Amino acid sequence: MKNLEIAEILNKMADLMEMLEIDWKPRAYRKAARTIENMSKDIRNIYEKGGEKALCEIPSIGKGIAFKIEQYLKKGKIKEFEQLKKKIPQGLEQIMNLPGMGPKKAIKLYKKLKIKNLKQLISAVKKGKIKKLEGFGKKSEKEILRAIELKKQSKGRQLLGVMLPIARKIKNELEKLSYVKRIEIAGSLRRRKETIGDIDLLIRSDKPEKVMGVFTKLPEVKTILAKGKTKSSIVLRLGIQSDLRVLPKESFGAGLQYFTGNKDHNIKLRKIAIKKKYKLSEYGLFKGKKQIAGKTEKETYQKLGMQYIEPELRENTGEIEAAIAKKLPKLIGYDDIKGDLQMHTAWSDGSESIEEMAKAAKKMGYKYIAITDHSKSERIAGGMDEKKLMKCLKAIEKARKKVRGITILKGAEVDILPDGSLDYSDKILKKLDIVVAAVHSRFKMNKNEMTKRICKALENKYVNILAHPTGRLIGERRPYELDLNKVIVTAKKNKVALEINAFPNRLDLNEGQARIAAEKGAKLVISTDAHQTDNLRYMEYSIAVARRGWVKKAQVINTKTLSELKKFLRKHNSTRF
DNA sequence: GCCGTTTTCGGCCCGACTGTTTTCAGTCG
Repeated sequence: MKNLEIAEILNKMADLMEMLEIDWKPRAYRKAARTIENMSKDIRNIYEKGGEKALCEIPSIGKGIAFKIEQYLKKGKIKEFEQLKKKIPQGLEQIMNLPGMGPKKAIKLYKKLKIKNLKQLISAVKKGKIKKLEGFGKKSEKEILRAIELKKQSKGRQLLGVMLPIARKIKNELEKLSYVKRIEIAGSLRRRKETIGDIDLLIRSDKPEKVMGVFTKLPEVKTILAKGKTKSSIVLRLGIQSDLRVLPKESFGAGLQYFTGNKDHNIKLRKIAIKKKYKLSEYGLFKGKKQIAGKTEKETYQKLGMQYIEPELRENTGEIEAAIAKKLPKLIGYDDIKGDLQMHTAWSDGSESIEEMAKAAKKMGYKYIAITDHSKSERIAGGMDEKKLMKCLKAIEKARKKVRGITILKGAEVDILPDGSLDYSDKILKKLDIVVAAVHSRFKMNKNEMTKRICKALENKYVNILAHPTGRLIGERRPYELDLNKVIVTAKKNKVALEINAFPNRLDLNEGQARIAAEKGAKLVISTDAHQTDNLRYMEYSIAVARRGWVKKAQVINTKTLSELKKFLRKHNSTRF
């Protein structure tokens, strides 16, 4: 995927153009960059299939930017970018991107003081040069040093599974205050993006100053970036930024809507408001000076002439158009899951017993689970040979008698070997209620070989689920080369469900891939891959992925009742169940 | 540079906070 690379270049071009005081173009470049960054399709594929014309069909990309993308894909270089770089010293971009700095200030430092990089900036501060500059002052010097320090400590984006618990903890602390009437987590966390940059909180209270006082003095706070009457920003000890906004009752819905985003979704809504001669802000929807909506999100969307849009869909990827046409899907809900179909126990690399897992799952309200420990090739993960597997199946039978009220399916996570055969013979697979197949080795095969390998495995008559279909680990490992479309078609044809794996660093399939799979009519399964009882709670993360992928309940096999599920698992194997 | 039930030209989301000012520019989300 070249998407991220291209988005980064477009953003850098926007930076440079801003410093050159070019109007409007930077905004267009940034918008295009955001679109490309959030796209689930590979931009190179789009170009190879449809050329420049196909690129122009992507919203916010026109002839100008399409031409530059083409240059980059063909030559690995963009002429105008190279020219821009010659006009502005490289280090200036770092200065401009410091918190509190921007294009205007950065270019001023360069023009007046010949400052080209961070090092020169620090030395200029120490020599007291900055405060003499028009528009800067004593505080600016302090701010600059603090910003540089802050940048060093900043952690960047973190996994949803890391950030959501932290946000909930802060929420719980503030919720205890009597004058906090309501508190919601907003921003990308509320949209449940797979990685999160900061924690946005929204509060309804009649005593905003008091709330700000408590918020900026929380024990986790390291730095206060801004503190106002209705809006404050802090940096937590962990290097994570958190913003808090306080709104009155009549504006809470509009504020929640605004603060949830994403940016392009909001901008589009505001434009629609303007067309209807309204004005939309975080304080409400206004007709002249009169507020006509904003107490709740629902009425805000309604007054704009569309269906309510779930937070997970608000990415400007077609949801607004669908909402206007009243064609939004009814998304799978967080309570729709009836069982977890991938988990590990001490029989391979898990840490707890079958019974402990079953009890914990029952407590969560599940009707069934599958125990799916590793097959023999997974030596590192304590994979089981055939003999051990048989013992494990016996142990499952025992556990069934001990833990009533939940059905424990006999399963295994079986390796797909490099040639596409499975790690157990059909004779063994036949003894299982459910077979989860997965690639755990030879990740670097070429696209053709890998696609063939996986499709061959899917054609095995005992395979029910393809686990973590792309093998990516967020921020650690790229997905393996794969023709996912072919895999989706093959899975559908062979009655195999594609997994959305809930492990916080996996989320595999991702939202875009899940959306494509669902569109093509393949079945999905949402599983935690838990290795201990505590991991079972990860389920909500992969439900979020499904929701972000526009997935409906009926498309997910573990929303079914046990008997319906069994029908799906039976496949061509009539002896099962 | 992009886009179009307001337009193929002329717009381009909207408001809070900060610092340096003394009414505002720059930055941020």
